[in-house]
Amino acid sequence: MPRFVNKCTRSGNVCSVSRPARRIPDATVARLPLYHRGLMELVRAKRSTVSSVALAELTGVNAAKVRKDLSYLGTYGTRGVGYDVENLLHQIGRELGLTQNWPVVIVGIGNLGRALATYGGFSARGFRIAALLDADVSKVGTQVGGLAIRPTAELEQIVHDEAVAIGIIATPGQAAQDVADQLVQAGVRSILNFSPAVLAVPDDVAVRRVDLAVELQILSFYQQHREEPGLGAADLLADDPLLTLATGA
Amino acid sequence: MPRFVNKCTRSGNVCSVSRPARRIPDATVARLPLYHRGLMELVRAKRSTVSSVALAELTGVNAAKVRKDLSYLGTYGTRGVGYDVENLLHQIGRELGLTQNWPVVIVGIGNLGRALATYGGFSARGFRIAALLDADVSKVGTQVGGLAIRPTAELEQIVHDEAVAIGIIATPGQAAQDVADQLVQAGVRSILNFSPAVLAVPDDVAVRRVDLAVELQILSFYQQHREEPGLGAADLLADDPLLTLATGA
DNA sequence: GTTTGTGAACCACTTCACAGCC
DNA sequence: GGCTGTGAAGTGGTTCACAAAC
Repeated sequence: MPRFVNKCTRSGNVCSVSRPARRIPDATVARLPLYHRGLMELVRAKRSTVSSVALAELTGVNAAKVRKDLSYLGTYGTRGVGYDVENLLHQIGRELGLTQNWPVVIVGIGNLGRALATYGGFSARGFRIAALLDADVSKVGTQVGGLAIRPTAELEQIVHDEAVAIGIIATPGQAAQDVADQLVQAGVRSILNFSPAVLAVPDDVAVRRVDLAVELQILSFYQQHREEPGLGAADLLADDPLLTLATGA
Repeated sequence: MPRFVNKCTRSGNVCSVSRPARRIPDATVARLPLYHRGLMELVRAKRSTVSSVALAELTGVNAAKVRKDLSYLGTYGTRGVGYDVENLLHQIGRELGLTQNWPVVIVGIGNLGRALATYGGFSARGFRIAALLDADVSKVGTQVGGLAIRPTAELEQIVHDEAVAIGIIATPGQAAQDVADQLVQAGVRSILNFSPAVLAVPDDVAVRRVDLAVELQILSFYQQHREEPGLGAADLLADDPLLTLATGA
């Protein structure tokens, strides 16, 4: 029995009720985006309800985990029926803060920065690219994905004017710490770091690191250990969400 | 007292001795690439030994964890002194299978695929891009990073000829499952998936998923929950490696 | 004195299994 | 009969703290 009852009976409509009592475990937080995406697919497919088993299949998470995860958000399911797709999508989106359409800046417009700038997925999933920045003056002014590249010197101004909360670092490793310092200085407290550098930041700044080579190396380990000692440690990876770009608690 | 003693006294030289007894925990495996990179930096800086505390600082992992992780590989440290940088680098590289210089293929040469193809980090860290593939015939033949794009139809042939073990999927979501099926069919058993799709594969195939939007959404959660309820759950993210491009266990 | 390697204690997450509700 | 929500049990990972080795 949850401390805050927030039952939602009228399906097809979205109810916003009281906040959950318990702290949401980090592991659950890391899976919420997965459920969010699965639910978006279900909405597109015009499904109105979904069971924990179905959502589990869709997301590659097991059903007990799905139920426990969702129970941290509140009591949004109906026994014998399942979860209302639209309402659950809304609740997860709210919990993740996606209603805010966070403005983000991308610093470092090399090949990766360019790919991120033109990646359609961000706008569709709660984020707006507020600016592209690069230290290379010869790049400044160039248009990428409808935005002109601006000099890194304008960072503080942009963060202030656009209320930027999240910074993406896509520079080479050597430049990354500098950029991080500037972001922190400007007031940004959430950083997604695609450089291989390990950043030093104050305690109240959250950093997630995504290292492409690291991901390959982890796969390499399991590949290697499948070939040699006989015992195939294969599906060990199957249900880790993270894997993901890299960081965490 | 480790079951297999493999002490290495001559520093400056690399000893390859018996394999470790215990199974290496997944969480440790995910951190080995971090140590590997840190050690490469130390080699470049001409440091010959390193303590667990120093390696911890360099990688953002805590020192007790570093020691426990390394102890799974064998007994490579010297009490009162630390670890021999070169030997430890070699041992971790061997454990990760980086001595093999795995050939990888990249399927889907859009902006992200292009960025991956030209990313210098792979070659430096144990991987060789064997081929770039795309289903779009108008792209076929184009040079990217010194390689010509080839049609997806040649996948099986390439995997066979080049002994490709790892496939990278950088296509849009709808195409991903198809590509995965083809990779599996061709014999690839390790897949790095950058599309937002959740792939269905046989049990003996390892998949890691890196979803850019998911990373941002996780940051968004903590940003959001820092702003509203007073209590700042800030540094929760600081020491998870993964976070990594996205997924994992 | 320094630093590793590791049992033991602790904590977080996962899985089970079932009561409660539709 | 079906499916959620959740205590309880189980598992795996982290941290502590110290004996052993240099």
